[in-house]
Formats: sequence, C-alpha cells, structure tokens
Amino acid sequence: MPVPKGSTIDPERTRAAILEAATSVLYERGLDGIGVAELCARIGVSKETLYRHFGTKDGLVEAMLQARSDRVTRWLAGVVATAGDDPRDQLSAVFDALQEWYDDPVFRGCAMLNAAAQHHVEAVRAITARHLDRYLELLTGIAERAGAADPGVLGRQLLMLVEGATVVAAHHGAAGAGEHARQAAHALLSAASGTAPHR
Amino acid sequence: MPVPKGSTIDPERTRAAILEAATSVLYERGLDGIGVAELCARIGVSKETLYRHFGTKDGLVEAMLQARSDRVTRWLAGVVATAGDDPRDQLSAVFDALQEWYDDPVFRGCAMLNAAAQHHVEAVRAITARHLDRYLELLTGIAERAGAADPGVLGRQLLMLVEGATVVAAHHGAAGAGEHARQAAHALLSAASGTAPHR
DNA sequence: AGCCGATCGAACCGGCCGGTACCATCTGCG
DNA sequence: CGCAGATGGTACCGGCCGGTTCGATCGGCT
Repeated sequence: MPVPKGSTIDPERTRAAILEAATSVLYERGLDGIGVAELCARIGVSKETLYRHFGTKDGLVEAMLQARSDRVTRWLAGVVATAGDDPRDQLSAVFDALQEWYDDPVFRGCAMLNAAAQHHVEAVRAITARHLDRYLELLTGIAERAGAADPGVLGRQLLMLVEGATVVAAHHGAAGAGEHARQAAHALLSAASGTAPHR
Repeated sequence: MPVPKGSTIDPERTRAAILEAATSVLYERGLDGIGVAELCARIGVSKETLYRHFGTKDGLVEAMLQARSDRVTRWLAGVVATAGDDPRDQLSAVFDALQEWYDDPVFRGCAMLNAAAQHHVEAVRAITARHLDRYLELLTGIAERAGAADPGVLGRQLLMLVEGATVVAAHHGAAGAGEHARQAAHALLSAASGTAPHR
C-alpha cells in the first residue's frame, strides 16, 4: 500500500516531476529570471497544482535546492566510494568528476552559490551553507585518511579549491580547470601529510 | 577649462555620485533585488537624472560593475606594490587584504560573481570574465617572479584559491578564510618553484 | 456506475516593474 | 537680470509579477 489514503493521480509523483523539471529550468534561467507563469508552462503543469504542492515560489525554490544538494552530495560521495581506498585516488576522482561537470554544455556554476548570490531569503542561504558543510565533511574525511597534520584546515583549503575551480570554470573557461585544481589539491595534501607527491 | 561647453551643475560629478551610491546599494541588495524607484530614493536622485546619465538600469549596472572592477584591481595592485620585492610577501599581502575585506560587515562575496550569477545580460558576464583576467594577470606575475615552473598554471591555481576563499568566506564563515588560503597559496608556490616553504 | 480528489486552463487581482513625460525649480554664466 | 541647461518631483504608461479563484475535466477506487 504505497499510498495510504484514498487518492488518485499520485500527487507524490507529480511533486517529484515538478521538482525535477523546475531544477533544470531554474538553473538555466536563474531563480528570478523566470516568472511562475512561464515556469509552469515549461514544466507542463498548472499554476494551481504548483502552488498546491509548494505553497509559494520560494517554497518551490527551497525544495528544489534541497533536493539538488542531496543529489549532488550523493553523487560526489559515490564518486569517492568507487575510487578505492587511497585518499589520493579519491581526491583525483573528485576533480575528475568535477571536470566532467564543467564540460557539460548546461554547466552554469554551482546552483547553490548562484541561488545564494541572487536570493536574499534566509532559508536559501542556509541551504547553501549546509551544502558547503557537506562538501567540507567529505573533503575533511579524505584529509584525515591521508594523514594530514590538520585535517580540518586541509579540508577547508580543499573546499576552497573545489569552489574556486567551479567559479573559474563557470566564468573564465572550463578547459583544464579540474585538472589544475586536482594538481593543486595533491600538492596541498602532500605538503600537509609530509609525504612525496602522488604520480 | 575642465568643462568644454556651457554647463552648470556639473553632470560629471552627478554621474560619479550616482555610481558611487549605486555601487553599495546594488551590492547590498542585489542587482534585481531593488527597483529603480527605490534605488533612486536611496541614492537621492530623480529617475529622470539617472536615466539621462545611464539610459537604462542595465547601463547603470554595467557602468557600476566596470568602475568597481577598476577600483578593486587598483586596490589589489597597490597592495602588491607596497609589499616589497619578495613574491611570497606579495602573496601574503594579497590574502591579508582579502581577509580584511571578508571581515567587513558589508562583505557579501565578490560583486562580479554575484552579478554574473543573477544577471544573464552578456555584457555583465563579459565584465566578470575580464575581472577574473585581471586577477589572473596579477597572480601570474607573482608566480613568474617566484620562479614557478609553469607560472600560467600556478597563477590559475592561485586564482582558484582567491575566488574559493572569497566564496567560502561569504557563505561559510569568514573566520580564518584568508589565513588558510594564504597558507595553501604558499604551499603551492613552494611546490611549483621547488624551494622550501616560506616561514 | 458514481464519487472524490487531482489536475488543467484561464480569468482575475493588487502591486510593482522599467521607462517616459511634464513641469517647477535651481544654478551658473553672459 | 535673463537665459539655458541640469535636476527634482510626480504622475503616468503598458506589462509582468506572484498568487488566488473557479469551473471543467480526468482518473482511480469502491
């Protein structure tokens, strides 16, 4: 019994479909770069349905960002998990994955940072901050496993490299951004763990 | 004869005053976060005057961003110029200056990146790209003087650190961001020039 | 079949948007 | 002084904004 109460056309699926469709449109056009009317037309849903599910445009935005943060975090964690046990390989895997993202024609920078830059709603900024927290946790884990002297600091420096590479790729050309960031990350890791550089 | 034709209340000064006042308001509120009417009220100028000088809100935005890019570039170049001849000291000076910026209560991230993230006008993206070019030129210069094996690559990696530190400071807490980025930059420079770390 | 809830499509709302027009006022120059 | 240009203040424009409402339709469950 997947749907508890008597229902019909499966609102859950509708909600999920709206979220998925809205994610790409809002990423492409910007949160305030498209009105609700046009957004609904693109998604293929009526305004009433959208408002019934999310109450407000901001509500949709927040739900969309949260879902996107979840998805990205799972994606990166998976990349790390399938990269083997060597933390250096894990770090390489992260930047290789980022480079693939940068090369995607629809790449327009980090959606969370874009959202926080344009939207002054506190909830949006909170989602962005939590998103960076998740990145930091993942990178600090790599730093710990690599035996860094201060994994917290190294994790934060790696976070700066990740976000910096994304910014540079978005606004200054994607070519080689992930590669250069990966080399820099390895240099930092080597310096922090006192071992010879990898490769 | 500073003013060629017969004029009166000095339009040049008015234009400069509008630019300066608009810079802080648009930075604080976001380019699309404030309307022309309220913007004029805050600046203390009539709509007609604003439109006479800039033609369009986008025109004002572009002029403002260009002026801000010029100012920031001059500021950073000055910081480097007064830091002595050692490229490592110059690098430290850059990140120390950035940290002071991060600690400013009005700090809300890089204005160019924020603008490019929210505004889809091509001219804005071009100004942002040129701004990053200027950063890159400055950092590549430091990399060259430090004897880096590949100053272009090191310059780009330093650019990622600068932008990454700014992003992290804006959205994840400013405390220590410049410091951590500075240490990372020194580690990269040491690794790239094959010398012992500074300090 | 018959009901109920989900959905659609479109009309509608007050309000604000960017931008324009008009006129009174002020300032400096001759 | 008197003129010309710069400015302020305000009303106004069409259009789009986010959000609400209503009736018609549709789909699954009993």
